[in-house]
Amino acid sequence: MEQYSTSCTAEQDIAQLLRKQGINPTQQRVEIAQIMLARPQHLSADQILGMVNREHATVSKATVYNTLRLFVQHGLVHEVIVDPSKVFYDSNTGAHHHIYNVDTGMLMDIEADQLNLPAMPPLPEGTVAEGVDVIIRVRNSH
Amino acid sequence: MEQYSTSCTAEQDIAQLLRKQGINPTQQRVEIAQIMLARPQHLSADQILGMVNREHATVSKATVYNTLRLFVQHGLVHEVIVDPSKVFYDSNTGAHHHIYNVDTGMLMDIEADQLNLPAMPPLPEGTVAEGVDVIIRVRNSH
DNA sequence: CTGTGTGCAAAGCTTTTGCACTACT
DNA sequence: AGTAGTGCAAAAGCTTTGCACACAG
Repeated sequence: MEQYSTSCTAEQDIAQLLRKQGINPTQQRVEIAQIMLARPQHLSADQILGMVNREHATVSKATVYNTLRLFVQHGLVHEVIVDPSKVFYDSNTGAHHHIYNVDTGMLMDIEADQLNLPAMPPLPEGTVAEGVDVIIRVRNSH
Repeated sequence: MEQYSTSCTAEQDIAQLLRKQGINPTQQRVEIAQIMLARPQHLSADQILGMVNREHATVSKATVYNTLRLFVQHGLVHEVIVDPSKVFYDSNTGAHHHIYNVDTGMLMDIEADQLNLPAMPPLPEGTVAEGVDVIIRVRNSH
């Protein structure tokens, strides 16, 4: 089954990218990927839902969640866990860390080379490191 | 109004501690604090609810959440946000970081002096740092 | 026709809110 | 009586699950 093409080439590129990751490029997945991967950014599932349905109105909440989980598993995006109430999805998959403004909810990147971490401490027996997250929490100074 | 006393001194000590922090030591708060502050540990609201009600069965879920939020505001415990699905409450309030095993859900401490962080990078205008969280995610090697 | 994969309504969590109640003034 | 503070049932919000449907072999 072929997907609709609205004569825009970007969709083709996205579809190609998904195929390369072993993901079947359905209409819903392409729409979500187009928004998510357009540029490095941090979005919650809710924000993505709103952006997808602003124009096309064809994707349900559950599908947004399931698709984002799929993208995380395939390494297309990263989860950023800074707020107890929601997960952010990050299309910048390079090594970097985060500044989180607890007043505004805004999330910013710090490139890894601006914050050199020392050597890893000894890990528990039988475990291997999967990643290191550094979150600098800031608030507005009045 | 005085709280019940079951002739145990620990309750008195906890009540004293809460008063020192400006928290009215009601029965529910003392019971939660007794479990939470018994030793340095990481517990979810659900685990605390289970432990409180194992013996006394007198505290509701909502009260556990509200009480823990109160304790966080008064600096008695810290929130640890590592898992998208639940918050952990940490009775170790000293400077330290965490190792999180994504397979088992286990959370361990790293003392701050085992992982010296370099100087803080420049923060956005009009913001001040509130804290830095470092989370090393590990998984079982097979 | 059978089996695999997809999308979404409904269910399942954790957490917050609004209100009845209590305890003090 | 009036007022401030407390605990919890019910509501809200985020995320996952189970199932109907679609498509490929």
